[in-house]
Amino acid sequence: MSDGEPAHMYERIAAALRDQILARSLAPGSKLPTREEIASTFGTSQTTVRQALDLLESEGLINRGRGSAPTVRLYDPLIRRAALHYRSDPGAPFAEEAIATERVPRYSHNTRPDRAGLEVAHRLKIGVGDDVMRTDYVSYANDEPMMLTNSYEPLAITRGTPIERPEEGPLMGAGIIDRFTSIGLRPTSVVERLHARMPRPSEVEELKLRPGIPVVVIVRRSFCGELPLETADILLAANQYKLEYATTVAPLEDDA
Amino acid sequence: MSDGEPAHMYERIAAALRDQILARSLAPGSKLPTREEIASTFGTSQTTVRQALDLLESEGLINRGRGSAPTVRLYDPLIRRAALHYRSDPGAPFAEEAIATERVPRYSHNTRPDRAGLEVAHRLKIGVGDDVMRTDYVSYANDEPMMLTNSYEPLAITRGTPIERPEEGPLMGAGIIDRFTSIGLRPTSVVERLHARMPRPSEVEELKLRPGIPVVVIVRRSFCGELPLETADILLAANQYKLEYATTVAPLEDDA
DNA sequence: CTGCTAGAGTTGGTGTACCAACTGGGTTGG
DNA sequence: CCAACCCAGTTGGTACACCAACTCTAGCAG
Repeated sequence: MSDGEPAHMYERIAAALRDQILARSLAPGSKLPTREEIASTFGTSQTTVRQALDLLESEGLINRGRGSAPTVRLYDPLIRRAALHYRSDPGAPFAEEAIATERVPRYSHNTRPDRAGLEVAHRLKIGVGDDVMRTDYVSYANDEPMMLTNSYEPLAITRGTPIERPEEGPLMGAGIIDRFTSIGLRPTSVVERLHARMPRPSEVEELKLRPGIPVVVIVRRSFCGELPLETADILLAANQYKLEYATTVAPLEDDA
Repeated sequence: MSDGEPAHMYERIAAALRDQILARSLAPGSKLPTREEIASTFGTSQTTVRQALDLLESEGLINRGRGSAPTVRLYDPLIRRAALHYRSDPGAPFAEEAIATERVPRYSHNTRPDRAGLEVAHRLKIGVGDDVMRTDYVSYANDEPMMLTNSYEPLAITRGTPIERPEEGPLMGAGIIDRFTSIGLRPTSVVERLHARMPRPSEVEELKLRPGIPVVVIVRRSFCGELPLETADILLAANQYKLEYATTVAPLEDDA
């Protein structure tokens, strides 16, 4: 009864089109009818049709572009397995994921010394302004940007070691686990805290996001015991990823 | 240079307002200027202002309602810690989370026998149409719905046991770990696969979502070894949650 | 003082209109 | 045969307008 018939025309138009899309009677990639066609079908003005299309776009169901009819968006996300991730680096597991769905992986990076801001300092338990090594990654699949990663490592720990620059030296691209293990600080835990929201315009540009696509923001912190080894901000397009986390349950003890 | 000045007026208006919101010069909860005021400020029509407000709403930055000026939305998410979750039930850890931010937790449930659909059967490695016990939860904080959970347990495992109905008996509300442990099938792992997207209208209604709020969809599967014990679909409003997952890194072995 | 009412003010839904930007396909020219 | 070009068709941005629904406040009645 609740959605028997939406009160507003634009919602009814959107509902009709959405039903066809979800039922696949409008196939992914296929074109929607013309603005004028839809308007005459429902006996409304093109303004109302536009509002309906705005809604569908905001739900991430269609692609729009000037000059050609809206098309049904396709959805084929990668799966990011956190467990795999923390055996090797931000590049290699990404490659593994991409290959699994027949996409060509690639990533670029940019490493430079930096000073810790408020947020980073807090996460790494260091002082504001302390030296950190910052590495920015952009991961691509089929040359489309998929994921942005900004990683910070305290130079107080890595300075002078072979892993001072994450993407150089013998362990280049080897991942935080192996890298820190090599200097005697094997990480013991990685904590990821994530949420989703709609992107800012700058993020839309960087990830080439289409309208209606949320982003997932991950804040990662890696520890050796209580000592923070690394932290990162990871931003990914929600329509291109599923995230998998496995929790191992502790064996039975004598805990109430 | 990329966003020095957006080409379109409505983007510039949105950017100006967004800056004020993010910089907190427009405080959360405060009112935005009138449609007419904004229009005259920027020298445009109210149509364009409306489009700018549509954009801000789609980013989840403002609340709108007929008859009163749009207001700046506040953001104060709960933190859902997966690790804590899998020591007790879908109710108790939720309570823990809610209390941490001074909200009053509550949840309702509805248990009934059901038959496995295609998706659920696949996840539980049982046949389509096999008997399952289905429990739907709605979790509230301050009487606002926050999370929807649909849980399925194969009756082939639980039938006739004290835990056949999750929310009844001595272990009512005790959580899947303790419950299955009590019948000799202590879960060994819980796998959560999640993604974010914009909600469907029915979900908007159930979670009383405001426009511009993505939802996070979690597919959970609990195992004892290779045996699936339970699966659930969890739906939560992205603006009300941060999700935390901790990965414990295996101690050093002789693995390349 | 409280409660109700009426009215002003504001927003949301819809219609109409115009133009620039862009797509796609057919046509022309090399 | 291929490339450049042009044109019809379509969408996106913007302006103006009208009305219903709603909020809020001031004023009135009790």
